[in-house]
Amino acid sequence: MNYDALKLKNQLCFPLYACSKEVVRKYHPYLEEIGLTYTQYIVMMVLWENQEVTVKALGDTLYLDSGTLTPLLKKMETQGLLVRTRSSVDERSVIISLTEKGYQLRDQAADIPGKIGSCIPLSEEEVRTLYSLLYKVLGQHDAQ
Amino acid sequence: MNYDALKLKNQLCFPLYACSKEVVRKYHPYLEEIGLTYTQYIVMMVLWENQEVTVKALGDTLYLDSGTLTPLLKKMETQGLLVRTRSSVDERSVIISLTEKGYQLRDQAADIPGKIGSCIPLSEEEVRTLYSLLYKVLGQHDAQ
DNA sequence: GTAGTTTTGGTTGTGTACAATTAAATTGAT
DNA sequence: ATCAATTTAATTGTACACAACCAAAACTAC
Repeated sequence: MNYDALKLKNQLCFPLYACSKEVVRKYHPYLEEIGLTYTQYIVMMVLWENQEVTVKALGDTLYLDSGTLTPLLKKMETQGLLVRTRSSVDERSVIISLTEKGYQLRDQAADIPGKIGSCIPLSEEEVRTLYSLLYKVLGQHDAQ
Repeated sequence: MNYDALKLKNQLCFPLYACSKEVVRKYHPYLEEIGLTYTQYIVMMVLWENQEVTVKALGDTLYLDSGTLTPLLKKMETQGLLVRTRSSVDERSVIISLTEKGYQLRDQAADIPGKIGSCIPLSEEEVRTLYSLLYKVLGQHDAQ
């Protein structure tokens, strides 16, 4: 039998997995300064763009499920970054809204993307290509 | 202040992070059939190619540290897939070697890459491009 | 309007990940 | 030879991730 397909070098998934972790790790020192983890940071990015979102919408946007989000959001609530309120329109939904403190944090986060960008060794063209290929792989899920 | 760089849509890291998780998730049903997790699977891939490796080499290859590998390898040892032996040449090193059972598992894993490949919506050309861009990002770490 | 289905969050259990620290073994400079 | 520095695993503590399951609310036919 031919086992070439099982060689690490022939995997697409592995560099994807490794690269994701390595890049997330680059965020660590910068995020630590403002008291966020990476997962909390992407939650905040959604909230900075939309003052209010449901847990459901957050999960769809970030590809995270309630088992990850519920404890994360509760912790962020105790840190005073956001508030969790059950929707009066639909009691099943929980609405996440930014607090003033959460909103203020955006100023401190604003220079992080630039710092990360400068330590990724790709040209702008390459970044665009990588970006669109990644979304192409992710894309099929939208069609669900 | 301009916060465009903080928009989720303008992040490269986020699709990388999301895509990695989504693709790893695709492996789940196939890996479950042969009793492996994704992390265990990539460890096995290294061992199928090299009957023996040290924990250090495994960590360098897979971008994982001992905090992840030590408990993982101990569990795989109890499952009979591999054996952990302290090197007699260098007592600091632990050598991981495949058992017969671990070796046999390769036959059952052999068709997994094909099954995954067929549900990634990229052309061969695109896969090659994505692959090389990911390794380009990872590459700088080799230069450490 | 009510039973059956779907949607939405929450909970539990398992399995990573990694930073930080520790301890033992090895190496290297004197 | 010896001691300081380095290397290697292991340990500890914190934080995700997600599958599987559960319960309550909302929706859908009839």
